[in-house]
Amino acid sequence: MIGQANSIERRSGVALWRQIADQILHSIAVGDFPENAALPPEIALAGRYGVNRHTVRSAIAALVQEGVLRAEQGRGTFVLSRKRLSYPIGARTRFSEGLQGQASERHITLLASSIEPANRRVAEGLGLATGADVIRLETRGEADGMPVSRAAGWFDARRFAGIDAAMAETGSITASLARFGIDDYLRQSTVLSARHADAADLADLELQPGAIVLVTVAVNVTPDGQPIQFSESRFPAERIELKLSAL
Amino acid sequence: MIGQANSIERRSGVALWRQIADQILHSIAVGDFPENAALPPEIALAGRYGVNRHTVRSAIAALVQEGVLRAEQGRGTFVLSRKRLSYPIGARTRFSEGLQGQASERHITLLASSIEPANRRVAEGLGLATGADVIRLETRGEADGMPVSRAAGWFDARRFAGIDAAMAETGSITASLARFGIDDYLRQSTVLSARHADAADLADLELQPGAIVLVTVAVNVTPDGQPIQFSESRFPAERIELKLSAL
DNA sequence: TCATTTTGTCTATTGATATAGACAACTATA
DNA sequence: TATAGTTGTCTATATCAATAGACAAAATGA
Repeated sequence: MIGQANSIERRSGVALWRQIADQILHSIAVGDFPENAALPPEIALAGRYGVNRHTVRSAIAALVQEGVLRAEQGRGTFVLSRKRLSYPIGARTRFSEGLQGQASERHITLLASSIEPANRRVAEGLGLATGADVIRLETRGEADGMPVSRAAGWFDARRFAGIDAAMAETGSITASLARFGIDDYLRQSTVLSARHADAADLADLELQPGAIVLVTVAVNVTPDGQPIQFSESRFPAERIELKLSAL
Repeated sequence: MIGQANSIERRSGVALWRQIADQILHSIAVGDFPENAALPPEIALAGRYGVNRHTVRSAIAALVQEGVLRAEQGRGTFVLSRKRLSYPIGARTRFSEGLQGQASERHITLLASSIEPANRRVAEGLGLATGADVIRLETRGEADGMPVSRAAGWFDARRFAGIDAAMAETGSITASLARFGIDDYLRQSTVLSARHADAADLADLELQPGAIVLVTVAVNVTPDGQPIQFSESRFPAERIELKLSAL
């Protein structure tokens, strides 16, 4: 939306075809290449980016592989539709409710759970002593079969013993907390950043190398301000945008 | 903080040295490589990442160039301190106030301004008809001489005629709006995403290719709910994290 | 001082990237 | 049915990225 940026950096450590693929993705996101329409011909793109046609072809091949484009010999290359879901973050941030209306099917899978000593960051978030036992739940959120989040949540092991089993059974943080008498909880703080997906993200979220994840670090508290959950969540930026609401 | 991820993707279009540089940056951010301490020796890093020592050296050379590391022959390679600033986003989001206490000097530079017809997105945000004249201000925020944001702000051209001159003079959105009788304004909505910096971002924010930017799209309104500003801001993820507060 | 550890520089080789040109295969349309 | 426009495939060449090995230069500690 700001300045258009059809320039390419050579010997930057990022191959030209990868940079061009990213630019095409950006152009699609911004609406310069509308969905379901044909891309400019390869020759034209090569001219626009100042590279050889074969280099453009490499970029297109990667995006075809990623499911963003479809190439048809003799006809052209077309933009497939890929809407980003909008995930609301506010005082009452709940996974399933948040995506209601945007995806017909949505659920959380418990990937792993463990008991571990709290590191400094987790301990501060939960108001515990560093080294105190905490339960860690690793979860993945999916919407219509597509992974849209990967989260680690930490809970005081003394107060929430067995929350891992509850989570496995109910598939819901909210329902699991209810078993411990938590009928309501609020989001106290959220810190947001972004970075490249690491190898674990790539695998769990089914992303391609170079993908970007949004990272939120949050603390949930009871209505009277007692911290109950510290969490770090990652959202693939190509599938999710975060909509901040009253919190 | 979740799974550690010291694996590297070959023929991904991103050179191994660039991937390793990014991993080192990540390790520094996460605290695995503490500030002001020595990195593991090149040989050890090569072993950890499963590459040749020379490839690690390329990564280190890039980070030395970026000012993240300092290599000293015979002694080792050291992590320079580079803290990420925390930019608060809430009901009253103001650039200069937000970074108070984190940077001694901070200001906004007006890069460009123009009058243009509102596209659909801007018009919807401001509650105007598509094609209505709007003033666009392109600004860059700096803290202690380091670029930390790049933003485009749109204003109704009829109501805020001359805001570009006010902005150039005062260097503050808040002060400029005050000249039009706006003593207070609130943030109505914020939508957040992340992507790779494009060439314009790289230039204006002094980033290296492959850098990530956080993108916020926001609407500011008067206390009685009248939209006055539509904006799109980008923050380099390596320098800024967004701290969401009550809004 | 001397051995060890670490970064710096050099040569050589292999594989991935990028350019260049030519032509085949397919589609749409005049 | 031609013709023009588009994607697909092939060969060839040059440059960048990555590996491999050897040794120099500087700092550290016994």
